[in-house]
Amino acid sequence: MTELLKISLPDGSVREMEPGSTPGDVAAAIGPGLAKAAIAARVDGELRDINRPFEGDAELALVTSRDEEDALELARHDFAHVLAEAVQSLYPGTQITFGPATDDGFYYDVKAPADREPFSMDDLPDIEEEMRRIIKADKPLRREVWSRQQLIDKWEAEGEVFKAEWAKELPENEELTVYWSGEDWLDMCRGPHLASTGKLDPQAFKLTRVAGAYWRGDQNNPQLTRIYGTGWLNKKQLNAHLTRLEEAAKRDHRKLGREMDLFHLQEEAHGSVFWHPKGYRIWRELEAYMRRKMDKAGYREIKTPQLMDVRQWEQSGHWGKYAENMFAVPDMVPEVEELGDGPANPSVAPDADWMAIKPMNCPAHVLVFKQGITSYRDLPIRLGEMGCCHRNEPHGALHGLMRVRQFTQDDAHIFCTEEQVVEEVKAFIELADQVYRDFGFTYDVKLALRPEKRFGSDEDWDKAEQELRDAVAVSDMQGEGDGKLEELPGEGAFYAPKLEWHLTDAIGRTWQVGTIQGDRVLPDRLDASYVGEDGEKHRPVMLHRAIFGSYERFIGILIEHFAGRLPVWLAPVQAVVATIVSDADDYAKEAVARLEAAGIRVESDLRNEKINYKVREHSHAKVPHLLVVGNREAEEGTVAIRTLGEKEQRVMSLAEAIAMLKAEATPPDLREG
RNA sequence: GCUGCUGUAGCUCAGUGGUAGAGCGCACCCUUGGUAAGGGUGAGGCCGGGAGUUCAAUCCUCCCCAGCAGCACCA
Repeated sequence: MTELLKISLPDGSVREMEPGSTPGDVAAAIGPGLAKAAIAARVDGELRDINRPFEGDAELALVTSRDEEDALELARHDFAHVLAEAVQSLYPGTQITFGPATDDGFYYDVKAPADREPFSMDDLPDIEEEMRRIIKADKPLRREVWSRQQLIDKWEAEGEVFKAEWAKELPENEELTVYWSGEDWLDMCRGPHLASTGKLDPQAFKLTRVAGAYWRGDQNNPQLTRIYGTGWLNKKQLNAHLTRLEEAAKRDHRKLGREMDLFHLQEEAHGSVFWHPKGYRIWRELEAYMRRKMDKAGYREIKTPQLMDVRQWEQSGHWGKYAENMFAVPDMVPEVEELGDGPANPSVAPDADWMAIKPMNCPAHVLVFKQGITSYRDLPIRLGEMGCCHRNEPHGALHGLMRVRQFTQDDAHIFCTEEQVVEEVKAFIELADQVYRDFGFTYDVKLALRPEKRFGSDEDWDKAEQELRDAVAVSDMQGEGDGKLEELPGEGAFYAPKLEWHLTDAIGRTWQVGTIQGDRVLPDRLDASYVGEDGEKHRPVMLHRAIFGSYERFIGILIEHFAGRLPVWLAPVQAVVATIVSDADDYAKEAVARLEAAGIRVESDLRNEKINYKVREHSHAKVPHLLVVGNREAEEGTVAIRTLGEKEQRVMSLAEAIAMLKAEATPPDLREG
């Protein structure tokens, strides 16, 4: 008699099962309810098909739709397969490639048959319908182990050149699997999958868009059509997600920037921002805030040149590694052909010297550090700059305020000794924590580790990475997310590992903003040194750091985070005094004068319009407080305050209103207590 | 940079092989009205830029530019 398998369950109990039995059998043995609810299994921690037989004794945890993360992952993966099957069923000759799950759904990269245009949005409804048909048919998804040669033969026979290429590169010794959908379609896949297509909710997905994507993510390869979908466990979840997308569109900083008259962009300066008075007001408030923070933290602010001779950039290494993203200008007045009003035709002498506009501030800061002789007693030296940089970004990457060609960083470089690194990083982590909390963000910190292409010895990298880990361990952070330090292998800069701050905004999106990087390369290349206690020259470590990242991007994030309803201290216009009748004009003017005297950014609205109209307009403009005055208020010396987002008005004396606004308009770092 | 789509009034968008329309906004007039659109009149456009086809191009074709979505990139 064969030996029974010992299957241990999460509650500690052990069940004996026949060899060849599956997690599904265990579920059935426990009860019919569970048998119905179980959609997959974790066997010794690995997510597996519910119907895949055990290979020996095992620890089993059954997965139901309550294990949302696993369930979503499975469902999305299945949706991707159903999508591929649907496309091939509708359009024979379509090649399929890859189709993974994403954060909110799934996609599949396909190549349309040669005699057909690439797929477009217009094809999506048909594909969706076919997917629903496949789901309704409840086709079993069956795992089968194939040899590599079997796979290659199949794909080659079917003209699936991408799949065949991939199969050829699969490792010889690994168990290769395919999944059948019913008896008529299969895809190469590691799995796991749900037991059948019918486990999916046909109302819980939606194909959202098509886009170009390169085969294996390399732009030298053929371009495929990527069909995106969003997929969920049920219709309710799908609808909630679609609502969230609508909410994100409403908050789009490009739309709000125009509506609130904050800034504009135009093609003559694409990728650079025209800040309007109201938008620049936000900038100035942020800048003043950051200056106070940095002054207090022992930074000294400097200002360095926009243009430097390219030889300087050669020495720093940027001209070699970064030239394609840099703007260069000839160090001469270009000859311009006289063509009247016609197009100018400037030419540059072949022997002209070239200068480059700075794409970053670090080399200039090293040059400041190098002036004179620095003693170890002077360290650390923290040099800060609101540094305006230009980078010639790929045009397709430009995006509103989030990705621009001209931007200003809240940049600083800390020059310190090896021994001071952890302490300086710790101080920075705590400074960043205060700042992000002042804006109401939570965040995650991630550690980007050495990339493949890098400068410096492995020893230095070991040290630099460990310093950052140590600093995180000893730092006091309150505004953080789950508190775990996620490490990102290969994501560091070529000269340094970096800590990255990823903010989470009001609707759950994340944005990378702050960073600190421990650099031993640039001080060496630019020969920066200090005199140590021993009288010898030593290399300082250079910490690159920023908290906002760039003003442009940070303002974009703030606009979206607050949906335009900025906190009063940042609001370009903090209050509007609006009259109901012109008899109240004089009182309104007096109120404005007193508010201005108290430092409030206030405007008056004495126009011959109804109060309804004024309320509507200033609400759209996202003015935090509307102070309404009519005859009653003028007589009593009061104002009727309508606060953005509230339905009820509050009547209070003008003096009380001023005190309240003044308190709200105080930046968070200047508040008492 | 790549693929696809788009470019018409300040904004949002209709439209046509015979040089153009709406709503909002703006200006002026009437209205002085108590918390999200009072009424009327009017001004405003090289239909993204260049070339081609045509008797005729905002519309068709090609090239360029910019924007959008995705990809790639992101020190």
